Amino acid sequence: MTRVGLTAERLTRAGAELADEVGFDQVTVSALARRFDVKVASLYSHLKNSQDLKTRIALLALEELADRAADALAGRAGKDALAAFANVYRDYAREHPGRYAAAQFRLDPQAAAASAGGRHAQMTRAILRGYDLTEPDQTHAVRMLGSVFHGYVSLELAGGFSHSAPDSQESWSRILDALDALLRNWPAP
Amino acid sequence: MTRVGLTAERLTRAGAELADEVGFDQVTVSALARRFDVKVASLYSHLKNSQDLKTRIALLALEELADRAADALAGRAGKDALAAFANVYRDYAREHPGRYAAAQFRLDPQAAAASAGGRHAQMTRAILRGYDLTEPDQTHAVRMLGSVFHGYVSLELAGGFSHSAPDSQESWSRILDALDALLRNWPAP
DNA sequence: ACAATTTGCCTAAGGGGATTAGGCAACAGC
DNA sequence: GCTGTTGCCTAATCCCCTTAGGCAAATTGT
Repeated sequence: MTRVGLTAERLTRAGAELADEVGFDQVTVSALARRFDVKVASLYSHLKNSQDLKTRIALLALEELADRAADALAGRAGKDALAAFANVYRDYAREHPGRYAAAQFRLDPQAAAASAGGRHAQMTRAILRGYDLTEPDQTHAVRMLGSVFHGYVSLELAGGFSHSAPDSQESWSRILDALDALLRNWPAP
Repeated sequence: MTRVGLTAERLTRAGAELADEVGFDQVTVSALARRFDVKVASLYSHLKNSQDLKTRIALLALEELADRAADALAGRAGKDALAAFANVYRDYAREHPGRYAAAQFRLDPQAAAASAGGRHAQMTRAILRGYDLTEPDQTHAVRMLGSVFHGYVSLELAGGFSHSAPDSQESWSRILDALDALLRNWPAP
C-alpha cells in the first residue's frame, strides 16, 4: 500500500477548503478521509479527534485573517485604515465562508491563547490611534467595532440583506462612514 | 403501555429548554426522546426530522424575542426605546443562550417567511421614528443596529469580553450612548 | 357499553460519523 | 540488507438519524 503522505497541516488545509465548499459544520473526519481516499482511522495518527481538526481550521482562519488585516493596515491611518480593516473581514467572509465560520469556533482557553486573536485586538486598537479616544472609551470602541464588523458580516452571510433594497454594498459603505463620524465625535459619558 | 402525550409543541418547548441547558447544537432527537423516557422513533410521529425540530425551536425563540421586544417598546421613544429594545436582545441571550443560538438557525425560505423575523425588522424601524432619518439612511441604520446588537451579544456570549476590563455592562451602556448620538447625528453621504 | 377507527408509541433494521485497539507493510537510518 | 519506526489498514464499538411495520390505547359513533 502506497502512503499518501498525510500530515496535520495538509489535513487542516484540506479541511479549510472543504469548509468553504460545504460549510464548516459539514467538515467531518469521515469526509476528509474520503477526500484523501483513505480510511477514516488513518487520520487519527495526525489528529487527536474531530474537535482537534476544527480547532486547527479555526486557528488557520484566524491567522489568515490577521495576516490580511496586517497587510491592509500597513501605511494607512484614520478612516482609510478603518475601511481597509473592515473590508478585509467582509471580503474574507465572502471568499471563504467556511473559514470565516471556523474563525467563530469556540476555542478552548489553550487554543485561544495560542491563536491570532491577540493580533486582531491589537490591530483594532491601532486603528483607533487615528482618532482621539482615551481609555476606557478606546476599549468600548474596540468592542463596538468588533461587534459591527462581525455582526454585519454574519447577517450578510446568512442572507439577511439580500433580496431587499438598498444594496448591501451601499449599506456597508454608509455604515463605515457613520462609524468614522462616530469615532471622530465619540460622546462624553 | 401508557401514552406520554407527546405533541410537537411540548417537544419544541422541551427542546428549547434542552438547548439552554446543553447548547443548541447538542439538541438532538435522541436526547429529547431520553428526556421524555420514550423511544427515539416515537418522536417521528410529531416531528418530520431533526431539522424540523430545530426549525420549530428557532421559530419559538424568534416569537418570544419579538414578544418581549414589543412589550419593551410600548410607550417608549427615542433613546429610551433604543436601549429597551437592545436590552431585550442582550438579556434574552443571557437568560436563554440556547434559544438565542436557535434564533440564529438558518431557516429555509418557507419557515423564514412564517417567522417573527418581519416583526423584528418592523420594530427596529419603529425605533428610528424617534430620530430624523429618511430612506435609504433608515435602512442603513436598521442594518447597523441589527449588526451591533447581534454582534455584541454573540461576542459576549462567546466569552469575548469576560476576563478583561472594563466590565461588559459598562461597554454596553456606552455603546448605546454612542449609537444614540450617531442616530441623532447621522452623517450625510 | 361496545365495536370500529384512528393514532401513539414500540420493535426492528439500515446507514453514517467518531473513536480505539491491534496488525502489517513501507520507509529511514545505519 | 537489517532494524526500528511510522503510516495506513481492518475490526469493533458506540451514538445519532430515519423509515417500515405492528400492537395497544384512546376516541368516535351507535
